[in-house]
Amino acid sequence: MKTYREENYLKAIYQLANHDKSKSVSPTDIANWLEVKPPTVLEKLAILVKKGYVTYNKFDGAKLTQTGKDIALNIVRRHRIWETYLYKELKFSWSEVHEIAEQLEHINSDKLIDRIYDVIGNPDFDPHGDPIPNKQGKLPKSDRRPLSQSIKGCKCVVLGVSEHSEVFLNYLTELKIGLNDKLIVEQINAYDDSLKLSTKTKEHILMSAKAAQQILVQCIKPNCACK
Amino acid sequence: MKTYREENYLKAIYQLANHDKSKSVSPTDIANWLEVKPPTVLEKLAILVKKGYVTYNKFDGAKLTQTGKDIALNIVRRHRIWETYLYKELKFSWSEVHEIAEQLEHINSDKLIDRIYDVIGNPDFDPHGDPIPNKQGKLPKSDRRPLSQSIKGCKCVVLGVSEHSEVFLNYLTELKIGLNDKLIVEQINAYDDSLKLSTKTKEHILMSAKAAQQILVQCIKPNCACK
DNA sequence: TAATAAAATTAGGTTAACCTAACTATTAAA
DNA sequence: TTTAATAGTTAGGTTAACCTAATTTTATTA
Repeated sequence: MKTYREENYLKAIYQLANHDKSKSVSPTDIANWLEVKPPTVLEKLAILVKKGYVTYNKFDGAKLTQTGKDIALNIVRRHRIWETYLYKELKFSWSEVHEIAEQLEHINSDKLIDRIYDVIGNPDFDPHGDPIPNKQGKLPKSDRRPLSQSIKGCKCVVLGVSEHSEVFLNYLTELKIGLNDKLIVEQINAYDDSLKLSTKTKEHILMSAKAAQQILVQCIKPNCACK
Repeated sequence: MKTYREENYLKAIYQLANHDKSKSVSPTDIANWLEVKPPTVLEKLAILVKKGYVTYNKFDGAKLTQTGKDIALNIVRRHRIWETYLYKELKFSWSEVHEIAEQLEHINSDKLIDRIYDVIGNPDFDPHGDPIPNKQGKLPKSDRRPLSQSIKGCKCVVLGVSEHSEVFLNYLTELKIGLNDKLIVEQINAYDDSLKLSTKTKEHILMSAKAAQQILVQCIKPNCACK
């Protein structure tokens, strides 16, 4: 039996593990993410370990087993399908979809997910550019990197964002930077790593390194010097 | 704070009260409806009474206060809007929609409900012919009565059903009786109150009194002799 | 490296939502 | 109208999901 809460714990572990792959997922990380206290997390972790969804020890932190990963990826799948549906079919904005999808992802009906996935045309990516896992939990390939890794002169296309906060998304909307937009890196400030960008519609856009880290792009030229 | 369970208790009381208006809503009724045991219901009733959503005593049973009724009607509204949306937009069958709507009705987003209500064209009735309360909790007027109350020769139109079970809905689908279909009561069997009906597509349909009680109709002739 | 800060853990407590068992009050039937 | 059945109620217990406070580890830093 997968409950709403269990799903959220597994998804949190998945997301935290993916957010920073170098770091292990600690009880405190999970507690902050889910807005509960560490003892609550420890308690739940013990249950998830017993159910075979997670392994845990102080040094490696919490890790999903294959079963746990399958469940987590299914929730991620549902979430991203709903986000896309809300955005494309029901005309919600980029920044509104997340919160509603957060509820809808727990609706238990494979047929409903299949149906709306069909309606949106079985896409590989959601409106934030995040990959939608398939039913087997496989993620579509994509070669994305932060805009902040660009070098001067690089031409690239926006494929997604790694931050989904409303402030950040609204900031991008203001700058008129959206999914699939082409960017040219005019200049990089050596002091604070801020960049100057141009798009079709606008030139000399100034952007902080902080923001550039959250924008995921791909070089357009096949052998671009960007790493 | 209205939780998922609280919403279900209030909805149950509303539905039981409407199902049989002559009878008071007892703890046992609610327990059977929600598939829990009577002591669980008593406990929850005490909380709902304290919150001002319900009144309760042994003789009158559980009754919704105005606040309680408002909440219950809002859930009923969401449920019926989702049913209609699933049926009309996502091509689910008559008999499939209920179970999924049962989950979707608890999604908390007025904007989402408004959006899908718009998409389906702001109808007054759902695909079972049940009235959709408006935002203020007002039900659209309709003059429906069970088919079983018809007299011989009556011409009427199907406006809904009062039973929503899958067996019953599939039975109607088999008989090719659907919403807005016209029926003529050919004959009524005096012994067991079963009736013989005809529709556009079929004649001499035999139907038990039990089934006829669950079909809601309206006479077509303005001064029909049916009561 | 000793002191301090931070994280992990344990102990023990609360609340909501369930339950069974036992008892009391009603209602229905013999 | 006594008895039997049913419904309502109380008592007491469980589990999940939270919490705080205290303790033990582990890291950090002076």
